[in-house]
Amino acid sequence: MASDTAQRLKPTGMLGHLSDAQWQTLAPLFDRLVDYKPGDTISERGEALHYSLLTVEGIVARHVAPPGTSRGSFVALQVPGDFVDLHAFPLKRLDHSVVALTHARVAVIQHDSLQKVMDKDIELARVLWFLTLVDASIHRHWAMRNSMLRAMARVANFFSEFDTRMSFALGQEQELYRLEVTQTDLSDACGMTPIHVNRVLRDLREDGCCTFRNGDLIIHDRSRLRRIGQFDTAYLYLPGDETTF
Amino acid sequence: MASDTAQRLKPTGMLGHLSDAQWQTLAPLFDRLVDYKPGDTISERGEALHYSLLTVEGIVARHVAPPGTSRGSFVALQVPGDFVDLHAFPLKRLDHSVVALTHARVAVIQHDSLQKVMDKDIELARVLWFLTLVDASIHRHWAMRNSMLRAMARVANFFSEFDTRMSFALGQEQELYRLEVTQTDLSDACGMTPIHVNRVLRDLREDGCCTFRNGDLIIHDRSRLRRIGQFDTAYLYLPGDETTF
DNA sequence: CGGAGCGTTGAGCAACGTCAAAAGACGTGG
DNA sequence: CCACGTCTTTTGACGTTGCTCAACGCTCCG
Repeated sequence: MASDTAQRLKPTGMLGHLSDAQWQTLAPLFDRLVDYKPGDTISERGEALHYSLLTVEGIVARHVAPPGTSRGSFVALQVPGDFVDLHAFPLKRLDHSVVALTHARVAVIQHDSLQKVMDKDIELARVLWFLTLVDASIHRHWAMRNSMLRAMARVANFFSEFDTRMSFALGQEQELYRLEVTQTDLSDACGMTPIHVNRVLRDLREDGCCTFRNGDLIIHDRSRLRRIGQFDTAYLYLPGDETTF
Repeated sequence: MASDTAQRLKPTGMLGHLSDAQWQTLAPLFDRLVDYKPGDTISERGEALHYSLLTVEGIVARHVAPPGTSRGSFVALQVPGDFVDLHAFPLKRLDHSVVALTHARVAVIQHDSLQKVMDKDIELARVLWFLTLVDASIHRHWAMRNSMLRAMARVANFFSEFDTRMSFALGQEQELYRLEVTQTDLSDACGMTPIHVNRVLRDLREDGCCTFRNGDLIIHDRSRLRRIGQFDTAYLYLPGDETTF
C-alpha cells in the first residue's frame, strides 16, 4: 500500500518548498490515505498523536475553543499540499482540534518514520520545520486580520488568502472554488456573528467583487477583492516568491 | 566573551524545556549580549537574518503591519527565557518586525552555530523546533482572543497571559509587574482603540481585579482576572505542565 | 515657558451583536 | 409521494459595543 500511496501523491502547493529529491525521500513514507466527511473531527484537542497528516484533497481547519465555551474559533485552514498536525511531531499534544471542513483526503505519516528520515536528512528536517513556521506566519496574519480590519475587509482578506493558496495548490487561478462551509463557519473564522457575515457577503456581492453561495466562492474581480481586504501575499511564503519582502 | 556570556545566562522560563545537558551545550554558543531601549526596532520585516535572539531581560514584541498602513498590530510578546527570531533560522526572512517594548537585553546566537549543534544533537534540534511551535500555539490563542472575546475579557486574558508567563520566567507569582508600555501599545495588542483600552482599564480597576498605571501592572485578584478573561494556561505548554490537556 | 506625548473624559455615531421570524434546502420516516 | 424536523440563509428591528472627534490635564523635557 505504501508504494501505491506514494505514487498517487503529488508535491502540490507548499510542498514546492521540497526539492525533487526530498520529495522522493518523503513520499514513500506515507503509509495510507484516509477520507473524511465534512464536519468530521480528524484529531481532538489534547490527544496524543504518533502520526502527522498531509492534506491531499479538500480543506481542513484548526479550531480553538476557549475553556468554558462550546463554540470556538477557526484559526487556520489547510489546503492541498499543506501539512496539518506536523506541529504534533514536536508538540506531541495539540492545543487545538483539527476538523474536515469539506470532504477531505489526507495522507498519514508515522512519527517514527519522520524521526528516522530526519535523523538522516538534516536538510529535509529543516524544510519541515520551515513549513510549520509558515503556519505560524499565517497565524500571525489571522491575529492581525481579526484585530485590525473591519468586517468587510476581514472577509475580503480571508477570501483573498483562500483564493491565493488554493490557486497555488491547484496550479492556476480559478474563477470558482468549492468552499463547502456554512456562513457560520465563516463567522467562526473571521470572528463575527453569522448574521453579520451574511450581510457582508451581500455587500461583497453587490459590490461585484465576489459571490459566496451554496459553498461556491466565485471571484468576479480579484484585484478589487484584494484591495478591499488590503491583501498582500508575502506572509504566505509561497515557493518561488522569495522577493516579496 | 562567549564564556562570560554563557555564565551570565540562566535557563529561565521556557528554557526549562531543555535538559541541563542541552542547556550546557547551547549556552556557550551565544556570543554576545545586546541591550535595547524601549521602542527600539530589533529587526525589521523582510531583513535577511543570520542570527537569532534569546530574550534575557525585558519584553520584546512582534509586530505585523498590513501593506498600506502605518500602524499595525502586535502579534506576540516574548518574556525572559523565550527565543525571539528563532523563526528566522528556517525562514531566513521574517514577515514581521521585532521591537523592544521595554528596556531589553537579548543574547545573540549565529545561525551557523545553531546549524552545527543541531546537526550533532538531533534531540536539541527538536526542542528548538518545539519552542517555535509553542509560539505558533500562542499565535493561535491571540487570534482566538481577538476574535471571540469582548473588550474587557480580551484585556483580562492578555494580562493573564502576561502574568502567567512572567511569573513563570521569574520563578514565582508577583503582585506587581513592570510592563512599560503605553495604552496605545495595549490597544495594538488587543485590537481596539486606545480610548477604549483606557475605559476598559478603568473598568478592570473599579472591578478590583487589576490596575494598570504608569507601566505597572498590579494584580489584585488573580482568579477573578482569569475568570473575566476566560483564561486557561494549556496553550502555553509550560515546562512541567504536561497534564493540562 | 512652550511643545510633545500620554492619559482621561464626554458626546455622538457607526458598526456590529442580539433577538425574532420566516423561507428555502435537505434528509428521514411514514 | 408527502409530512416533518433540522439546518441554513435571509431579513427586519432594536440594543450595545466600541470607534471617532474633540477637548483638556498631566508630565516630561528642551
